[in-house]
Amino acid sequence: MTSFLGTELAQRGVAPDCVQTIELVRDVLARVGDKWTLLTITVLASGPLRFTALHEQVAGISQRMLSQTLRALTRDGLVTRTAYPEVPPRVEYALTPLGRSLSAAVDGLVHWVRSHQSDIVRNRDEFDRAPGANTATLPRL
Amino acid sequence: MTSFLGTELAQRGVAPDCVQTIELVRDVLARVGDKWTLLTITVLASGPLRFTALHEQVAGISQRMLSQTLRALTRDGLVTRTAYPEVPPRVEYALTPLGRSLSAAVDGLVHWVRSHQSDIVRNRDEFDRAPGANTATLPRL
DNA sequence: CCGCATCCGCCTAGATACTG
DNA sequence: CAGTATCTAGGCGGATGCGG
Repeated sequence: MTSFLGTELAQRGVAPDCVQTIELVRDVLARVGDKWTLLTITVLASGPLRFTALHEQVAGISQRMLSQTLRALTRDGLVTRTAYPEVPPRVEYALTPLGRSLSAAVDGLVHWVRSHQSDIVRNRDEFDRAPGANTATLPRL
Repeated sequence: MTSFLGTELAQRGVAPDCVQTIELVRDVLARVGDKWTLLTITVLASGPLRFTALHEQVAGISQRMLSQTLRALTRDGLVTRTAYPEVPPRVEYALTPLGRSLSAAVDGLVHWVRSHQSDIVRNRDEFDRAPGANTATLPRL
């Protein structure tokens, strides 16, 4: 048990393995949901790519963030990093089977969003048009 | 089209509605994946709760973050906020039908994590035990 | 030349303290 | 009880350096 959340849940009598699952779920969702991971996985879903190609395809990403994202994904075993000792150097990134299965799972959410995007957009419009409309104090994403 | 990403994708000839979907998907995933949203939705899935009850059940969350998270979810039409003009004030939060359907979609990812958590943990251990092990430069989550 | 790691600076997320 | 104002640590982008 590592986190405050974990101890809290444990004190409330939640089963340990369930607690572990909840932590890991949040952890993995945080990874998937962060600013660049989803796009990177999506781009890699169409095939292996080298660093520079990814840097172009993921559009607004900085080299630093691409590097970090790829290392995190590699650490989780979702992506493989293959360096070819050539001149000039070439490094290829590809989804592992695990990465592809995650990509498939994410597709579920993607489809949910596709199905309900109009609802969400409408709800946001409606909310923002309301009297108070505290959009200023909303999280930035 | 609002974002840099959007214009980039558009310049690369990606269909506009597809671009919009990609943006919104990332947007919603960022919301679901952020530090507190998933837990909040999960807790609310078992029934309506008032602010303080949520503050206790979500464990480590601060009032400010709970406030922001709930407002964002309300804006997206995933949660309803009902204020009863009493003394002392009482505010109840509940999942909307849309929120419940999202909750169901998220369950897909949760199940993926459950199925593969051992793989991920093992991969991380293995990675961290490797020679270089640049865990220092990983994103914090 | 390509793939990074490092340093620097802004700016936002998040914890702490306060108000209607 | 249900939030908002204040402060700080750290995420993130840009520039630079360097090994291969």
